[in-house]
Amino acid sequence: EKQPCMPTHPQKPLIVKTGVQFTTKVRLLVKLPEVDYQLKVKTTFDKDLPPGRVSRQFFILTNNTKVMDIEDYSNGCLSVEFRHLQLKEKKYINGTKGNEGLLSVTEELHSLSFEACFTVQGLTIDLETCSLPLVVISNVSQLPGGWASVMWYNLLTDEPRNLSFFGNPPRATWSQLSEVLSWQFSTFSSQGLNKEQLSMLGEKLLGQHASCSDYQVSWSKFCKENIQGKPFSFWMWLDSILELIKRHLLPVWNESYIMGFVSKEMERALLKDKEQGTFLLRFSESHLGGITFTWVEHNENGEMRLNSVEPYTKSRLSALPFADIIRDYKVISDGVVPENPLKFLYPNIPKDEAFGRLYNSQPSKVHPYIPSQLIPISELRCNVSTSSPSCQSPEPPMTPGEFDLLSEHLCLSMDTMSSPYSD
Amino acid sequence: EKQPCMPTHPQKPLIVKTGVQFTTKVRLLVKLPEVDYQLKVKTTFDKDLPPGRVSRQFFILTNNTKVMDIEDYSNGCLSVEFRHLQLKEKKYINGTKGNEGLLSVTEELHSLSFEACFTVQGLTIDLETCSLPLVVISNVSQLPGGWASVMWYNLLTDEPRNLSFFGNPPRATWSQLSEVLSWQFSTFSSQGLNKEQLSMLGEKLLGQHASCSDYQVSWSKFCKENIQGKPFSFWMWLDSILELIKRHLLPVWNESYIMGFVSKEMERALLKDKEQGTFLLRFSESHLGGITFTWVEHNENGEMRLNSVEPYTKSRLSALPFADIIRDYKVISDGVVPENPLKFLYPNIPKDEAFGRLYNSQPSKVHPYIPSQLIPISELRCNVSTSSPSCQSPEPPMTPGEFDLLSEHLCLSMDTMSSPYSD
DNA sequence: ACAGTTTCCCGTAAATGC
DNA sequence: TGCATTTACGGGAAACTG
Repeated sequence: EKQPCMPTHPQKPLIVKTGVQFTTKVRLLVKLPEVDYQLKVKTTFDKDLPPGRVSRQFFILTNNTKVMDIEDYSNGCLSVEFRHLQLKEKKYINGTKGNEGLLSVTEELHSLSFEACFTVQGLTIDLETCSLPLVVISNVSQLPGGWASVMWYNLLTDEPRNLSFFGNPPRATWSQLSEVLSWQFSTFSSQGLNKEQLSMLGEKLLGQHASCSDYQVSWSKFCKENIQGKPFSFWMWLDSILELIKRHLLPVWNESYIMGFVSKEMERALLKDKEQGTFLLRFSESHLGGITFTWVEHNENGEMRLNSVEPYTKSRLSALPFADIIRDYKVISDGVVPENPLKFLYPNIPKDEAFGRLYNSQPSKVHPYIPSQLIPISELRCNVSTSSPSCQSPEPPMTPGEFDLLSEHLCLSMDTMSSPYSD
Repeated sequence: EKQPCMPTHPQKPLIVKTGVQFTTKVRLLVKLPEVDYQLKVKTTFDKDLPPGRVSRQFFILTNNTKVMDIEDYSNGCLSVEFRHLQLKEKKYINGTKGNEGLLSVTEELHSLSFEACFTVQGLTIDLETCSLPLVVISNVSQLPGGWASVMWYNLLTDEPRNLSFFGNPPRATWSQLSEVLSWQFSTFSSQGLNKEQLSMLGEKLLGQHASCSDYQVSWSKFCKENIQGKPFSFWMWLDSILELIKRHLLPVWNESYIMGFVSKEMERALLKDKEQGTFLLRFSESHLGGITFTWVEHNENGEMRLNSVEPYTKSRLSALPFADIIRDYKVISDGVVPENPLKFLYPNIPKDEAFGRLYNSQPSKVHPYIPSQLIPISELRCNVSTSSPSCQSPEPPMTPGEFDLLSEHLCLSMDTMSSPYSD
């Protein structure tokens, strides 16, 4: 009888941080006979949840009742928007916590309930509805984990309120998962991931199996287990790249100049026969949130060598925008005059033609001073050997197609509430 | 009968930020006949303040009563330490605010009162004391202004609780003020300001009058009026430099390598006859929180020229430590091989001898990658003319001496309370 | 419209809990 | 003890408010 409505902030819905305001809206879908009746809605956090189901309990710190009102726009529906709601944890409810140790906090699902009661012609009617499952976090550092849960839930179930979903989470097919991953990029930029990028991700997550699009990925593999030999999981790695793009690489990413997801083997294959100075941009696989460029060099003997610069992370990118790094990058080799080794963006776009519009830092003109800028420089004292390919990588397939369906599904799930996580 | 005691956090006392915890301690100086009596102390914010005296009213959000206890260390005194106190503003007390417009929030003085009551041999005794005046702020951006008030008050009055002090604040002699300014540096570093540095500050604040050490400085001139032609006051400028030193320049400052406060005229006089490549470090007078170096250059005709680099501010210094900037700085002139023009720290210390120990960034060794670092570079396309001296500056005097007295005075005033403003 | 002031909340660091 | 989680609060920016 009641239904969620449009969000105000479309970023990272269904995640609530304690102590931070959020907004939610409820709409009555049936028209009431008497419109001037004051219909109060009360919202409750984790109503009727058997204790022990969740390890943490929260309550709404702020006003939780409000009168429904006729919606301004639209067809005279009654609706109510709760703003400035805020959650706080109940401490020491009865000695100990339930459910301990089994799930991490970002796997623990909660819900918001809405109740209203009205009387018409002597008949008392109770209305009740509730939100899709919510994740409650206490620090933005938990946002990536929380968002992984929201994605997994909404990708893999249509149940409106299966709060024990992560007690035994289903697997996702690579076909399903790759669409959601691509969607993570398309929500803030002009495009998602292409076939080649997704195939690198599939291979990274699944190895050889990625060639089979209905191979299944477990929740644990996606988000909980660390990548072999690395101190972070697949999703934590990918999310660090999403954040890097949003904050520091958006113009370059939007122009599709960042190949980004390329294995070292593929990189070698692509650059093998290219002209000296051809380079491509890819994300670091060894460190969180890093981007590097790899360029072709030919030495005196005519042998080709690939060089990759130490990845740039947010701290350096906030001192110097990435396009300017590409413009200004220089290598000093044994005291020789420095030279920028980057000439052509793969396959063969002259650097300035590609990045010219994106250069930004111009020397400031503070009169009595000599303008100064930071320049990224590599100094080679002796020869540095670069990576050599060690394992083979097959070409994996990709099955896109259900994008609209998925996107709509996730949009609906966003309707219930919005929280202010600006990308 | 009661007295404040030692602080736990010695930084920026007497300033309380709303919503941020602070600590205060009270000690009973007389020994009570019956020691096992439970003596409760209650602390109240702005007790008995006639409304209208202040434009904002606050209250203590947290527990404000606590039982006195025998002090662990010391002579068996009763004392009590209030921790986790937190202040919140009362909103809309009765329609409008008092006192509006006259004073800025950082000039509005408040106080904490402590009360206890006990009965001995049928005699009821009320004890009461209060803190030195406090400044309440709502954002750290108000900290410099608040600290200016605390300094001015404690420098110029011995009254324990003159809350209308800034209604008509007294002037300070330059002799008094210069000691407090020097003390601002010595609290976090190995030394205060020397005679020459103080004389530049005095001249900046007072012009020619600085030669007379009992010339008086008004509160307004110190902290409220902007410096001629600049969008900030003298204190805001000086505080921005204090913060820059604390965060980014401490090792270099502690070695006394930063002359810092030098007028352009003095700078020219000092460097006039120096060897090519001699340089000194000074703070920007035109921008908040900036440091620059000025070096001697001789052109083909043997004419001397002084060059100053565009000042480095916190954003660039957090990308690259200052010592490394000095080590790596290069000028590229019309495509010629870049050269570091900095050779000798004034008067004649070879650069690496002075700064060698302070260099820190070493190329990282992430194997497959080529290490890269940011290098500060000035590119000269055509000749850039540097500043030319335009006005004369006399040599001002300095009267140090009461440092211990002053320092003790300010220490006492810090005793009442501490708030967590780290450096 | 605007300046002074407060609120909001991310992101890092420290504290806490288990 | 070590890891997971929460708390603390500086700092930039937006929102508020006369």
